[in-house]
Amino acid sequence: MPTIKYYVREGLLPPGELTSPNQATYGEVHERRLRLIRALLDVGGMKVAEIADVLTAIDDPARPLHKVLGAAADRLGASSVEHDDTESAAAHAVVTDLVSRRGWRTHEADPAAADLAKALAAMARLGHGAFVEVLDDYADAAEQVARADLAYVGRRVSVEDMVESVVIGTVLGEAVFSALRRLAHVDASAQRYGADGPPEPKTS
Amino acid sequence: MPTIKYYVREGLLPPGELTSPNQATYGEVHERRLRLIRALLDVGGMKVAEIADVLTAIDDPARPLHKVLGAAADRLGASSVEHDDTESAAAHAVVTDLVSRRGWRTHEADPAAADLAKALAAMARLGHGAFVEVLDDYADAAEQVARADLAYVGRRVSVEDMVESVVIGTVLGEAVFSALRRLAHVDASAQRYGADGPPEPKTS
DNA sequence: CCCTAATGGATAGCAGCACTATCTGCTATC
DNA sequence: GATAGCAGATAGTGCTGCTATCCATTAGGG
Repeated sequence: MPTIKYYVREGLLPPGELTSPNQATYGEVHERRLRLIRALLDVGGMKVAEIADVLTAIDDPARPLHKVLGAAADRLGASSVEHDDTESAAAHAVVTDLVSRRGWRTHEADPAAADLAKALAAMARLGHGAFVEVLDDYADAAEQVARADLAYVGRRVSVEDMVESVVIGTVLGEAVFSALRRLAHVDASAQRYGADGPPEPKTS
Repeated sequence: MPTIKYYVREGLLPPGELTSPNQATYGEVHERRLRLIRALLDVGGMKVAEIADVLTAIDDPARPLHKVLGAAADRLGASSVEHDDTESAAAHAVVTDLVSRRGWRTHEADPAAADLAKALAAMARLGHGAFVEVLDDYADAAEQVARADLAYVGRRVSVEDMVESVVIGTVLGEAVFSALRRLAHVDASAQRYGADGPPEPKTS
């Protein structure tokens, strides 16, 4: 229970209604909020400060969606360690090329583009510059996921829950996809090279 | 430079060849290793202990691939906070159903399956149990990504670099896909609801 | 040949994060 | 009216990724 106090202190959770100076009542909203916080924290891997940003953004009815997501997406990269070398430049070029080739209507300053460039630059530095050859397959899959996500939100969710749902879908959806990818990876690998030994999880 | 000493201490980086008791020489291998560490750390978001596991696994030539990846994939979930409630049970059922429906040859104890179940359970607890309706779209995309990844590794990489390449592909590929997904999301959203305001990044 | 500056190795310290424990004052309630 | 409990505030904990300091040794320039 002290954890809840902590969340209230950090602004993640509104304080309970005070019936008396020392008696607060928590209700439905708090419970739901708490579940959301735990999910974003445990499954989504966000940090509390980011969650605080996202939640205040969700609560602000006039907040445009992309700003909420901007607050949510900072959990990746954002180290702001700009390498500014050959690989980074090349990666940025690849990204802008990809965006224009796909006709993606995205704000050119989107942090996601910077994250993408950073990841590609890192691969290039590791001798995997040729990874860009599969970028379009990745992009196809990403589009498919984005479409699925949007369709789900569009048909399942009322307008007032929209923002929260998109946040949930984006953050938890990433965890879902990540797990699926690993499963598919195992299967594809088994398909190509035949199964290897038994599980025997011994990872320290 | 003290960071390198730290990595050596943690077993991420082999100590340099000692030419004299106080003079060590670092070479090509160390540089490459260091780049790999930085990539896994900064872009992949792994922690140093996990990276240590993965690197020792990579260095062990007799290590089956899936164990290396097991060491790598623990970065997600793994909180071991088993909820053991209705949602968890339902989520597990959904996962085993999905796996069998897809015919995925995966070890049933694969931690990825547990992560997936955890994520789905979290969504269910947030009132988004209907998210499973789009699971197959997600799975399609995941299969596509896995195929692309495997094809890349299969045609680009020599056998001795295979394990390392798969790790890089899995970890950094996740960052790549995540960024692509966010970009695609913005585009799909613009397509569906028309563009909203200008970027103006003001995220705290 | 000697003196300085640098290096490797070991130990200790620091900053950020997610909590957790304690302490104080008050109040519901038995 | 005594006790148990809660709200709120402050301080402390454990972990993680580094960083700083210390020491003995040694490269290497004058």
